[in-house]
Amino acid sequence: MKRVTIEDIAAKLNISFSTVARALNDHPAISEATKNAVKETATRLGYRQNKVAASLRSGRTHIIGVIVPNLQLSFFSAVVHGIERIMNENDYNILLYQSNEALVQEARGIDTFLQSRVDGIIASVTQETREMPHYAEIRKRGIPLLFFDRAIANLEVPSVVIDDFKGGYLATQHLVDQGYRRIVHINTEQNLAIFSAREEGYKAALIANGLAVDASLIVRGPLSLALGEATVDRFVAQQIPFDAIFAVEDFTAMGALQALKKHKIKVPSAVGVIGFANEAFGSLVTPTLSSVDQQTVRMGEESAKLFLKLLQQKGKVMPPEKIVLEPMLVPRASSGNF
Amino acid sequence: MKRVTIEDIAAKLNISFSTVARALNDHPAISEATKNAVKETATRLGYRQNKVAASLRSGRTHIIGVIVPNLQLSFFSAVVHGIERIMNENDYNILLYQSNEALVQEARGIDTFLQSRVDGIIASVTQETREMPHYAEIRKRGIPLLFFDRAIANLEVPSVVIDDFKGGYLATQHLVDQGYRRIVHINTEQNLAIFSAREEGYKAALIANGLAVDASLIVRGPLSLALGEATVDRFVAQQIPFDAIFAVEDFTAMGALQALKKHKIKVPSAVGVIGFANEAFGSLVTPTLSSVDQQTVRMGEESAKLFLKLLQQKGKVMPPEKIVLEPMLVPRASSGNF
DNA sequence: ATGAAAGCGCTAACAC
DNA sequence: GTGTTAGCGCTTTCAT
Repeated sequence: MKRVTIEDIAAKLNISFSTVARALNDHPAISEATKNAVKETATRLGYRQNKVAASLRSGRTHIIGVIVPNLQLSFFSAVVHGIERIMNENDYNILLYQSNEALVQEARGIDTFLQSRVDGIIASVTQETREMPHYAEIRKRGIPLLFFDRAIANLEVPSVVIDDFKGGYLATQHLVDQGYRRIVHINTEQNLAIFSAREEGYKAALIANGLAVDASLIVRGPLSLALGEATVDRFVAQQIPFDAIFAVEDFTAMGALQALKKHKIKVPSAVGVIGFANEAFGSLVTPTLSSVDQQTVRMGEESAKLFLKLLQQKGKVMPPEKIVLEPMLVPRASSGNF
Repeated sequence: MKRVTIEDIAAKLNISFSTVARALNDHPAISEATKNAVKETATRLGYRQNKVAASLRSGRTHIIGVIVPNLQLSFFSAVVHGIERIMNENDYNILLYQSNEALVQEARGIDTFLQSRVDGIIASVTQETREMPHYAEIRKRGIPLLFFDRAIANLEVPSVVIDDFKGGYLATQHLVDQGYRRIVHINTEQNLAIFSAREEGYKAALIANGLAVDASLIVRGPLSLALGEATVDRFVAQQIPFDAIFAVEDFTAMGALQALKKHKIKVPSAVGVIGFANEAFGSLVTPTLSSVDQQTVRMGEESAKLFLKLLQQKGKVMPPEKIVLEPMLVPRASSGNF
């Protein structure tokens, strides 16, 4: 089927195709009469602008590349949800790419974005990402770039993150406030700034409350239900005393909770538990799981908004803005009477 | 910064730019020598193909539009995850759009896709969608279209769905097998084929087992924790006897589970419960919640694969293929000793 | 207020 | 095996 172009409309009305283009784009110098005529015939003929042609000529695609590790993690899908919502309202579309936590795939994704001439890129880097020749190239090309959640420390890029230090601090302070003293901390071995920041928050809160930071209470491993369970099993077996657990992530906290139940250790009276992320299941399990909310959808929305600002000031060199969202304590039954 | 084009490479090597283009695209008629020379200078100059120009000329964008109601629902993000994974492997990119269950937004999304000249569209329709002038137009334009999960009955479009009837049947048969007889069914008021199919499965299983379909045991409302809870509350208050609950969706089942606990009704000994969707929380709550798995990631992958087939046979008129995935019973503690 | 004309960077048909 | 040429459908500058 032959596609209808602005020339077809021009021919029908006996005007030049550039007038048609202007009318369609609401150019101020076009009379209302012709605008109406043009738009009317456009819809009558079933005309649809060819954005590919428009993009080639104008150099702008109105497409933003979004690259995340894995859309199956509720954290990332919630953020992408927020990004898409706001971008959509502002007439931008989202080109989606999953890196699967692999550096090669991340690089390939960015390469694709560059070839597709996206107007900008929003990314959350992989766990493998330390440096970023590919990210550096984005900036060299003058394409707006923004990181959310996971940023790269030494690269001066605008970003939207939550205050992970404060999150760790809040969680720990909460446990202390509830009367717990020997607080186990379960973290990952991976080198990701967001996780170490939570640990620093944990330590700072202990110190601020006059409690010692006991290295034997800090456990590392691959975050998972199994890790939480194994940790409790080991502490019980070795009879190491503890009265609370702060895990950097909810599933691990959940594993600990299940193991405590298994060992008939009462929660929260004997041991308190808090996680991080406020996953959906936290309010449904028994006892309900305390956590720290990361404002995921909001993170996506703020990312999109900051990004739109960036697009406006394109060209001008600005110090990279950094939005830090507040983590929110969500106290539930696993750490007291809530 | 001036972008480097194939003409720049051609100038450097004193050959014509079309030879460069052919070399880059591994055209068989180009000598290895020139191919190597071209590729070498291409990387040296930092050349990146302009896909926008290539698309304008070739008429193919290698972009697939994907439209879903809401990415925040784990069901849809899992499917999109699967779609992106397979499409990515096959050098297609995903343009993402959320309809928010609104017909207008769905239409706008499709309009954008059409203007962006996507090579095809994969969609899960909104609850409002009954007819589809916008979907009809896609087909008129000869653009491959595929539905997943929610399809439109009267439109002949290839689709990937699960057998919801069978899912409802399996869930009900399972409850009957466990000895339950008065099985409450909680469904939605919305007119969505997938939900009524589950209800038909429920009824068929009852009949097949010589049990009566009792209209007073079928409840309708806005699916949610609250609906499940309210349903149990009402049955208890009105002293209507029942010994099991099959909700068409896990959150509603979860609400029922919580209300049963509240009323000190033992699960599964006094009342059995099963949901639908196999949400992540099901294996974490107490008692664990039985459910029916929908193979979400696989649905995305199968959608992508079928779609790639469609793209191949473009032009040829084929009877629309329909892939029906098997729902999988996930028996857990809420309906017996699992 | 409108028209003419150039060109964005490629692909592909046709020539030699 | 390589070069020439003609667009794809727009945006945008320069005329008038």
